[in-house]
Amino acid sequence: MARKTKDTLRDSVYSALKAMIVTGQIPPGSRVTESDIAAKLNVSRTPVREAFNRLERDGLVTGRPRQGYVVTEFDINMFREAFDIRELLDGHATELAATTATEKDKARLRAMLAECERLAAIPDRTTKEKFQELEVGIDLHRVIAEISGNVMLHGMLCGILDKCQHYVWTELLWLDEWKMARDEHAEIVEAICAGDAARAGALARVHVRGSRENVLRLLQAKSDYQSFFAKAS
Amino acid sequence: MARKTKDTLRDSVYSALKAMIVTGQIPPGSRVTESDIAAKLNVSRTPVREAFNRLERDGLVTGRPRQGYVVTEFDINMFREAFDIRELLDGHATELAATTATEKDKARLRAMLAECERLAAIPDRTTKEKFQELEVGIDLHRVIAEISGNVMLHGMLCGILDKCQHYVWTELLWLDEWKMARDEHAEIVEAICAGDAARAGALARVHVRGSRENVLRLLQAKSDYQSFFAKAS
DNA sequence: GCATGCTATTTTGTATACAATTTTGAGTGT
DNA sequence: ACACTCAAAATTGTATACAAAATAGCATGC
Repeated sequence: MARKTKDTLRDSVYSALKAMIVTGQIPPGSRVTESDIAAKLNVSRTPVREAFNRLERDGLVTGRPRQGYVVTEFDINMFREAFDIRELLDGHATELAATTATEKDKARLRAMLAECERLAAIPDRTTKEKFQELEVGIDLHRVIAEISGNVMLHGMLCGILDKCQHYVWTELLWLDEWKMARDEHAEIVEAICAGDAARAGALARVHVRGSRENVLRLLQAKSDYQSFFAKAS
Repeated sequence: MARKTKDTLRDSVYSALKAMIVTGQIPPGSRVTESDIAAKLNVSRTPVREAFNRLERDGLVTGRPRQGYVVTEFDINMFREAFDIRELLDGHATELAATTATEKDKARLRAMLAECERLAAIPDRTTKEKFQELEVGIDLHRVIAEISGNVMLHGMLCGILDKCQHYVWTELLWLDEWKMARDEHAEIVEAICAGDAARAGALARVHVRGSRENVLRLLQAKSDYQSFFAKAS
């Protein structure tokens, strides 16, 4: 298998599995067995088990005793919960970031923004490039949380973002609404760079609320769509 | 070993270890080895390892590869972070609870409050009874989070409370400040029962901020105290 | 044809054996 | 007395073997 670090196998397996889940390579609802993963990654079941334990704690997989693990499937309600919390945490983190950001931090944020713009401006961009733009856009929030200086806050926000990232990707990827996110991100970064904590926080909260409405609307539509076919069949 | 449930050993070990850490039976900073715990609980190292993984994810123990695990020691800064987040989450949860609480929920809260009062009113109460009062007082926040209906929020708040509980116990146990908490708890429950979300949320935030100041002040004093002796020796 | 019960397979849970690494301590040399 | 080296002990990391439980499939009986 491809080991990035020289650390423990457990960590490698964890990272590999997490990446596969977050990017949707292993779709939600999939059943994952220890043996399969162990065979695929050429390791024994032991490190795989430990990775599963951590993933379960992260909420990325759900496991019941002696029934194996399933990649967690979010329903609409779980999204409501997640975005509710994200609004609180992201808002607070952005406020903090506006007061603590150094010049280096600000440069980093601006660079990420520029990268988003660059990827968005490519004429006939491929799916891969669209993904990249989304990834940088989501990472922006992670970096803001990091800049906030509250390590625990950063960790919690990353956890939530990990859980939602796959859905944001697959659901929002084809929407023009993402253009709006880009503008909002720019405003947020601007406020942080200006040191305007109140404004930055408010913008962040509005932004999360907007994402929330987009995702919920799409999921609702999808759900209606599916139940329509269920009735028709 | 004493197994509560008929579930997996991993879960039993996890619960047992968590209880020992949260109650301070294993003090922060202690080095814990897999073999010791395995021997003490009469199980093999495997379930112990998995329990450690989960505890590490909870932030209750810290482990570095091939160096074993140590019960996490909070410094003042980590407390600041934890209480910062708790103010947000607890405030929000209390707001939600005020709008969603059923009559049964309200009765439950009132019962917990009454239990606190009862334990506080005992003339020459023992340490055990003081502990019990503290435990019910902290549980009150967990129940409020549960009533909020946001499962994720409840889980996150429980995680934070678990991490802080030991310190609250050992530090605040002998303080009269706890009397204040009892009054504040009563006010919060009152607001929830009245369905006044704004007031309940505001009271909760003030309450958390108060706890924060108490804990920080004590830790600061302790730290000064220790560095005084360090210089003197 | 359908339901029910049993067995066979698959999969997880636990224990143990072995490997690798870190730490500790003794011993020696300066 | 101090520092350095090397070896031995302790501890984690990984693999594998075995046990227990759940699922699935098949056969049998109605």
